[in-house]
Amino acid sequence: MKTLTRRQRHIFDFLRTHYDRFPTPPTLDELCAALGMASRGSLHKHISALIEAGLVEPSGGHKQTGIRLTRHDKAVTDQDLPFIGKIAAGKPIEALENIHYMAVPDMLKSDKPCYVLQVQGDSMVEAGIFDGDWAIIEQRSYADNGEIVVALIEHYEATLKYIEQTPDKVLLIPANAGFATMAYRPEQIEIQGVLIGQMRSYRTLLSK
Amino acid sequence: MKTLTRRQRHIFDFLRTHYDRFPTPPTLDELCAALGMASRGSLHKHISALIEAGLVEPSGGHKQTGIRLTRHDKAVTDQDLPFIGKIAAGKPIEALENIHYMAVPDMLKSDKPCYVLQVQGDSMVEAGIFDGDWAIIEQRSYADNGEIVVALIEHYEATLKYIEQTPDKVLLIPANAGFATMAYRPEQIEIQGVLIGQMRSYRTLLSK
DNA sequence: GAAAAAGAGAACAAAAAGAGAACAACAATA
DNA sequence: TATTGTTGTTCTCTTTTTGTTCTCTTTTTC
Repeated sequence: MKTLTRRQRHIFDFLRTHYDRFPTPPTLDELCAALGMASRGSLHKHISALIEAGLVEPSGGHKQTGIRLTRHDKAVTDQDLPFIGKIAAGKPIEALENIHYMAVPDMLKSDKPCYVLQVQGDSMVEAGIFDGDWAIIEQRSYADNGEIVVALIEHYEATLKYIEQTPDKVLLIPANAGFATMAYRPEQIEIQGVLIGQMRSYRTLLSK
Repeated sequence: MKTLTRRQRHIFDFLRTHYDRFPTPPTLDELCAALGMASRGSLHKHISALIEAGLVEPSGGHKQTGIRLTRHDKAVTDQDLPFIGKIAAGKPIEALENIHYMAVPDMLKSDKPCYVLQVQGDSMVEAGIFDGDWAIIEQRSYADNGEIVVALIEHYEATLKYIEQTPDKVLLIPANAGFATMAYRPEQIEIQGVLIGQMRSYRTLLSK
């Protein structure tokens, strides 16, 4: 693939942030204004390069209006939640380079900020959370005992476990007989969110 | 579905806020005034597009006056899947009076027609499918061995089970040591769909 | 200083949006 | 009953917006 110029890369980044903020794809004129350009034609040259690079949807003739990215990594509605990355016990959360958004039913969300992680590992299988499942997390720094939380241990490794808290210690409890419960002092643990929903695709299970 | 133009989207949003604030649906003239338009005909062109998109109720002839939105429990985008009813082993599928639609991420769907059922019972817990979970079903009359299917037994009771088929018999296999595998003749079993996705809300789990 | 990249501005075609007239179905009214 | 006004619908025509393609100039880069 032909490498992008700096300006093209810049415009692509700009497009991505635009999608996170606005529901409709921008027109060339709007992009010109936003980028401080005076000529639609010049902008279009860059867009053409992005189309050739496969980053922007080609709009066959005048069939569709607005500059839209090829990836579906934009929030189409405010119903969508950001897919942040993967969580595996014992490692930091592996953040994605390109956050994309996925439609999530209302009943799996809350009115607080939420995001989606993909679970790696088997430590919660007995709670019905399998390797490869998606977890919908409500962003929250506290939790009730018995909830399943995203916990950050020693400011480094992240894990998804049941939590039990007492004044002097915090238990992180797996749902798998093969894994051990771990005990920490409260200051070692930082709660990053609470599990409020879970999803699984059986087609991706088969393809593994 | 044809995508809305920006203006159509704007008018739809306007309608929605109007719908929330006023008891009576607006007429074309009222909408014209509110939107600062001078021509009823032009507005009507946009309304027609919204009707075609299924967002606005078609007002058959002149029978009823006012532009009214379709009920909110209809599919707003093509992302949404119909929530049909509940499935519990040993009973027919309990159909809902009012089908409503829910947003489902692309990765949990297929390009074939799909719908959503809510699972009742514990016969599949070892497959990570719990009481109250939602199942995304691809409508299909055949299945591969090892897939989880919605099977109709003797044209009456429906159930969600692993399937194993041989020329002379069909096995429906639960994922719970407390339940027994059941064997049928092929003509007793009708496959209604195949499980391709699963979802769970932990908030509804707690509220039970 | 030459080549590449970026930009300005004009011109064009198609889509989208709008204006306005005409008409039929209906409701209210005299 | 006849009339009048409102409302949804359809139509043609004009204007605006928008993507695209040019040519030419300016800026950046090596």
